[in-house]
Amino acid sequence: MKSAPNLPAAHPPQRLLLVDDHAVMRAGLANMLNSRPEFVVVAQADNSDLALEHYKAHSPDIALLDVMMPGISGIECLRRIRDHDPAAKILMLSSTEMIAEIDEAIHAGASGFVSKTALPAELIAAIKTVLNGEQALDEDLKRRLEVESRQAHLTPRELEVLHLLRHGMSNPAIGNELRITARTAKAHVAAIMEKLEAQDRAEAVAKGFERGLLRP
Amino acid sequence: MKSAPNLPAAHPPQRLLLVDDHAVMRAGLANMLNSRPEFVVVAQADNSDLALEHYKAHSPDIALLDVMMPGISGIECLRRIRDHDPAAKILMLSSTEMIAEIDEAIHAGASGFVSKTALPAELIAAIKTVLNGEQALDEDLKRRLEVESRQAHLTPRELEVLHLLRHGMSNPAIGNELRITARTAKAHVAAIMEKLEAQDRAEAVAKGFERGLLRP
DNA sequence: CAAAACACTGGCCTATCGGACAATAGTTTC
DNA sequence: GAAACTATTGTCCGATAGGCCAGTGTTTTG
Repeated sequence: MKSAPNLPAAHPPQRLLLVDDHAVMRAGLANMLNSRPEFVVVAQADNSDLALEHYKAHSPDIALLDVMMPGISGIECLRRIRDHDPAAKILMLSSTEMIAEIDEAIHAGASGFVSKTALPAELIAAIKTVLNGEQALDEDLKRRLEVESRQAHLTPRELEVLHLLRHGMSNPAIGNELRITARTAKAHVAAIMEKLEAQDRAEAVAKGFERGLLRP
Repeated sequence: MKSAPNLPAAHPPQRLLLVDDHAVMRAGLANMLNSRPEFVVVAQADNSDLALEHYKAHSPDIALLDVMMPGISGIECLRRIRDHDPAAKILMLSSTEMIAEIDEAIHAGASGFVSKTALPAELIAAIKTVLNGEQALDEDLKRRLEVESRQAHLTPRELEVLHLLRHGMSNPAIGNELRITARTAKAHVAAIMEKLEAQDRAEAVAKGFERGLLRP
């Protein structure tokens, strides 16, 4: 990186990549960040594919990723970027505050998490924290993450079954789909219902949506 | 700092109210709109209660409402504003594009609907359309609304039952709750499943979330 | 005024569900 | 190497679900 030739800038601006499918949000973010001397938005993307391309092309100091995007989700995008550059600094932005998503993002290697309801100043602070090599996580979110982690979490298999429940499949149908007996499918369903504190599969599906395990 | 006092302002700027729980989005919108001489943001709110207060206090020419807000939804806010001022011009903004929401908003008296994925220019155009007294609805959305309206829609009673299904209630339990026989509850559930093309109540609940009839 | 939609109710039948008891084997973790 | 977690399968039973055949009364709508 080259230093600014004439400016008395002790530090060159930090280079950012913005990824969000909402054009207005992107424009607003870019505007806000570019108005500060310590930042410069070098690229923007409205989808995950473009995001990865831009990341490779610009190697930004930090990437701001929206979690919710049509097609390839922000979290999958996060994984790909991290795959390309294990040292990537990635701050996730979210409109919802579903713990399951945050948890997934953190485990996938996100450097931090900021709600879109956060004030601009909070966002700026989070960006600086991540650039500093630390993890940017709201105290409130941290607490909720701990609470959630104490809650029973579904095993991969159970998650798989939950997705089939969502599509109205019976135990025999699930067994057929997963090549296990209906009895085993039943056991998974029972485990799901107990963990999600649901009285039947319908409520289990609802809880799945509430916890962000299932998406509309 | 941008409106020069000595300019020959042929038209006074149109006064806007912004309502969105996402501070960053609000800031971005305000920034973008204020940078144009024809608009001025006179107030902002991050919740529905404050929105109504501000509407009463400022009587803006147009209000931009986010549909998704914690607590009182944007649509309920829309109803209250319209209740206060039947001639109010209200443009709804949405991050999701769930037809059920749009449909509900239009029926509740929204003057238009714009997705947050829309380009700034499209948003500006929509605002001007609404200010012109016309309805701002994307052609694509219009088509999808028609398709959706052809789809069977749930009756109020069925919607009520769907909410009980979500909480894992059995037919007898539903009957008890609604003071009808289990047989009638069953009939409602059957109607729901047929209309939503679901094989069982679990899938009906899932479809409910997909269509925006149920919220996380 | 007729037609359609809505809310409600009945019986009968079979498949499925969910709970109550289980057990076995592989993997990961400590 | 023990302990915990995961995935798997078994049987029995009563309750529930969902499909099928109905019908009645009210309200809305054309």
